[in-house]
Amino acid sequence: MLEKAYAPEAVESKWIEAWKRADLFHSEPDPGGKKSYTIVIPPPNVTGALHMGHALNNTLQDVLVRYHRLTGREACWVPGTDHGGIATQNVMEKQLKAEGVTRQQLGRGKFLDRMQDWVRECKSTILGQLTRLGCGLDFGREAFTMDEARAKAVHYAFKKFYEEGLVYRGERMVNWCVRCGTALSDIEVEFEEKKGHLWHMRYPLKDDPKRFLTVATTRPETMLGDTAVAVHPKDERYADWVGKELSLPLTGHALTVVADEHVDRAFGTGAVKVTPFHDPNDFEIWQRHEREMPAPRQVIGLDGKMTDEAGAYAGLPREEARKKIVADLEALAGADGEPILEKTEAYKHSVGTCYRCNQPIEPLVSEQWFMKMEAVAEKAVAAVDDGRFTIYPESWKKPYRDWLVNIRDWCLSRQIWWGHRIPVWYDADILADRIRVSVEHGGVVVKGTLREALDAGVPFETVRDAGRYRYESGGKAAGGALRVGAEIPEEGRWLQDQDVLDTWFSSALWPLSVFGWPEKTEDFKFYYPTSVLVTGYEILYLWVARMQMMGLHFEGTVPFHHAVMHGIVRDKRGKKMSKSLGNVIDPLVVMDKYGTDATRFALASLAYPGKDIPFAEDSITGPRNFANKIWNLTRFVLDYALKNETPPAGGYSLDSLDRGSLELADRWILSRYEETAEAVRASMAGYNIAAAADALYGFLWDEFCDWYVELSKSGLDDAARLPVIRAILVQVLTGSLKMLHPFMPYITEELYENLRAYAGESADFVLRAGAPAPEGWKDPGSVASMGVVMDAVRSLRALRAQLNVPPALKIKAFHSGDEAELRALAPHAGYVRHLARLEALEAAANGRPAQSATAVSRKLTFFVPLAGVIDFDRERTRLTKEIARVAKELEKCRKQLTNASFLERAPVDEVDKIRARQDEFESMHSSLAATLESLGES
RNA sequence: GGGCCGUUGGCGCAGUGGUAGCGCGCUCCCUUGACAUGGGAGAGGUCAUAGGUUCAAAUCCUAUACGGCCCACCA
Repeated sequence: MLEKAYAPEAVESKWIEAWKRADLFHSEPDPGGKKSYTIVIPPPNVTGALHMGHALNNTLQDVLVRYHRLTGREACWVPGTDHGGIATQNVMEKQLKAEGVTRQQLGRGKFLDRMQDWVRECKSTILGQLTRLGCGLDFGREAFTMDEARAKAVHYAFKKFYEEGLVYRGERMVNWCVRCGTALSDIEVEFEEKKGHLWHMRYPLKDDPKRFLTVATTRPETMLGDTAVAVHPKDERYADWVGKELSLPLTGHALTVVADEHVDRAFGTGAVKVTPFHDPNDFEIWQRHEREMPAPRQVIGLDGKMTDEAGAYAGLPREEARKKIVADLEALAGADGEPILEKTEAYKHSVGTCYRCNQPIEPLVSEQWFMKMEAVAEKAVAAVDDGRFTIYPESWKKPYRDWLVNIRDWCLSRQIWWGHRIPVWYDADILADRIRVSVEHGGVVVKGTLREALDAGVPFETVRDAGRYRYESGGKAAGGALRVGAEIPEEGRWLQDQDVLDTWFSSALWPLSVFGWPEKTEDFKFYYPTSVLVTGYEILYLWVARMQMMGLHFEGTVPFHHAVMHGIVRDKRGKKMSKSLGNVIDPLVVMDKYGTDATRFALASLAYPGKDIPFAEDSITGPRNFANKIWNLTRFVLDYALKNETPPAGGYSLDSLDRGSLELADRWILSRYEETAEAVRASMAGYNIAAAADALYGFLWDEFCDWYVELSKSGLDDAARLPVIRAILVQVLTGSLKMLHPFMPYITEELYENLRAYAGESADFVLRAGAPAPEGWKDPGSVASMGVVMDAVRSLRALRAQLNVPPALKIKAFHSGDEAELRALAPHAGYVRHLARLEALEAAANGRPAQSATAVSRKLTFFVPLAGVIDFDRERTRLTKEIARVAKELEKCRKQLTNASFLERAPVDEVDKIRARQDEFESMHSSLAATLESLGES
C-alpha cells in the first residue's frame, strides 16, 4: 500500500542506494553492438557547492542520458570536476586570509597541499550533490581536469602545439589582473559601463610653451608613461604639429607628435595621448611609430603600484596616484598662465574587469605563452558550416561563428600556483644570467639572477623547489635552452616554467582526455566523438569553441555532434542570482522541501531552448503537486482498479484486447497516449526538453486523470469491462511513467516497482525495462468523438455551476438536437451521466420541459428540469451572455463565408471547416434563442 | 558601433499562417468512494506600435519604441 501523499525523502534515498548497488549507470564499450550515447559533464569547478545553474545543467543532461538509455542506446555519462584555476585559488586565498596567512608565506608546496585537501573535500560534496539530484553518471569514470591522466593529455597537447609552432612565448600586451596577480585571456575580461571622468589636459609645445595640444584621458595616472601624442594623418588642424616635440606636464618628459590612422578626428580635439605600455591601442601605435618617439616607460607595476619610472608618484597604488596627479594638475598653470587641466567632464565608459574578482584590468606588457588560433579556428568554422557540428538553438550559430572568424591569439599562461604547471623546462646553465630568482636561503632572501644566487651559495635544488624564479628572455630563447613536454628532463640543471596553464586549456581537452586520449583506448574508440554537450551559453567561447577546435585539430573530428545551450537560472524578476542580491536559491534546500523530482521537473519544464529560466520557489509547487498527482493516480490503479489482487501471469496486456470492441474512451485514451509518445519523441529529438515535459504533464493530468480515470470508475463493477479497464490503466500508466522517468526518476522508479508485475514486466529498474514500445495504433475518430462527449459534459457542468445546483444533487436531463449527433452520443450517454452527475439522460420527446434550464453544446441541446432550484433571472442572464458569445462567433463565420476571395482561394478543407462551424453556431444560437424566448413568456 | 533575442491575460511563459493556450495568482462552488499537493465552474488578453504581404497574421516582411544579452571597444 502506498502512502496517501508522496513523501520524497525515503523514496529518494532508497533508490539512490539501489542504483548504486546495481551500478545501474555503468557503461562498457560495446563495439558492434549497441550504439553509444555519450555525454561528458561540464565539470563543475571545485570552488564549493553546486548552485541552481548546476542543477539545471545536470538535470537536462540526465534527462537526455536516461531517455537514450531507455531507447536502447549504450549511454555513458562521464562525471568529473574542474580544478578551476584562478577561481579556486581565490577561494583558498580567502580561507588563508581568514587564518591570517598569505600563500606566499605558506610557500608553493604547502599551498598546493592545502589545495589538494580542499579539492578532495569539494569533489565529494559535488559528486554527492549530483547523486542526490538523481544523475545517472557512470561514477567509475570520474575524472578531474588536473589528475594524472588529464595531465598526460595536457602535456601531450601542449608539446604538439609547440612543435607545430602554434604555441609560442612572447612579450605582448596582456590583460593583467592586479588583484589575482596574473594575466588573463581576452575573453576572461568583462566590460562594464562605469561612471568616470574625462580629463582634458594641455600639453605644451617644447619650443613654444605657449602653444598647446589638448588631449583627454580617463586614466590620468597613465600620463606619466606618455611618449607621444597622436593625430590623424589627414587632420589639417595638426598637419604642422606632426614631428614636433611636446613636453609632458608634471615631469617634463619629451613627447613626439605622430600621425596615425587609428585616431578618430571627430572625438574630442582629435589629438590623443599615447602611453605604449598601458593601453593596447597605444601599444600598437608605438609599434608602428617606434622610431619616431622616445622609449616607452612602464609606470604601473604588476602589483598595481606606480613604478620607479613614475618619479614622485612611485610606490603609490594606481588609484592614489590618479588622485594625486589630478590634484597636482589642478594646481598647475601653463606658460600662458591658464590651467594645464583645461576641464573635467563626467564621462561614462566601459572598464575591463576581471571575470573572477571583478577588479579593473590593467593592460600591461609582459612575457607570456600564447597560442596561435587562426588555423585551428578555421577547422571549427568549417565544421559548423558543413553541419558536422550543430548548436541548439540555432540562434547561437552566428555569434559562435563570428567569434571564431575574429579569433585572436590565446594567452595561455597564468601567474598563479593552482593549475597545470607549464610543461616547459629551461636550461639553467645557458640562461643563468636571464633567470631571476627570489629565494630564501639561510633566512636571507636572495634576489637576483640565478648566477648570482648560485654564486652566493644557494643550492640549485633550493631554487628549483622554491619555485619563485622568473625566466626573462628579453627575446627569443636560444636553441636548446628550453624543453617542452617532458615530465622531468633527464639531465642538466633544468628549471620548470613557474607559470601554470589557463584552466580552460585542460577543459578544452576534456572530451578527449576523459577517455584516455592521447592513447587510442577502447573507451576512446567507442565513446568518442561524444553525442551532445549541454552547457550554458555564457561559456560558448570560453569552452565549447575551444573543445571543438581541439577535437578537430587533434582527431579531425568534432568532440560532440550537438551542443545544447541553455539559459541562466534567474530569479522571478529576471535578475541573476547572486549572494550580494540575496536572491540565491539553494538547490539542496529546494530538494529537501519539495523533492528532487519536483525540482528537476520544474527546471526541465522551464528550460525552453536558449531561454533564461525565471525561477522561484513557487515554480516548484506545480511540479510537486504533479508528483503527488501521479502518486495518487497509481494508488488508485493499485488499490481500487486492481484491488491489490495478485497479478495474473503475464500481467494485464493490451495485446489481449480486441481493439474493435473497445469503448470510445478506451480508444480515445490509447490514441492520445500514442500521440503523446510521438510528441515526446519529436520534442526530445529537437532538444526541446521543456516541450516534452509539458506534453507528459498535460496528458497525465488533464486527459488521463481528469477524464479516463474518472470514466473508468463506473466500469470497475462491470465484470465485462474490468479486464479491459485494468489493462488500459496499467499499460498506459506504466508506459507514461517510463516516459516520465528521465524527468522524475525517483518517483517513477518507486511506482514502477509497484506496477511492473501487473504490467507483465520484471525489470528491476525502469532503465532496464526500456521505453514503452510504440503501439502503432491510433483511432483519430475517437479523439473527435470524445470531444463531443467532453463538450457535452462541460456544458452541463457549467449549467450546474452557474445556476448554483448543489454538486451532490442528482439531476435529470433531456436532450434534443441534430439527429446524427444524437445518434453519435447515444452509446456514450453513460459517460455524460457519470461525469455530469445526472441520474438520467433521456430524449426530450415533448420539447423543452417546463421549469428547466438549457445547456447547448455543438448541435446538442440539454434541458434540465429544475423546478424549485432554478433561478430564472440567473438563467436569463446566462443565456443572454451565451447568445452574445455565439452570435459573435457566428458573425465571424458569416463574414468569411460571404467573402468571395476566401471561398475562391482558401483550401476546400478550410472552407468546409468554417461551414461546419457556422452550422454548429447556428444550431446553438437558435436553440438558445428559443429557450430565452420561452423563458420570457413564462 | 555591430549582432542576437524578447515584447502574448495580474505575474512567469508556450504557441511560426487558419475559432488565443499553460502554470501561478484571483472569484464562486465542492471534505463526490486516488489525490484539498484535489475536483468543478468562472473572470481576465484589440498577442508593444505603425505599415505591408495574404482569402486569412500572435505567427511572414519592413520600420519604430521599449527591455535584455553578446561582441567590438571609444582616447
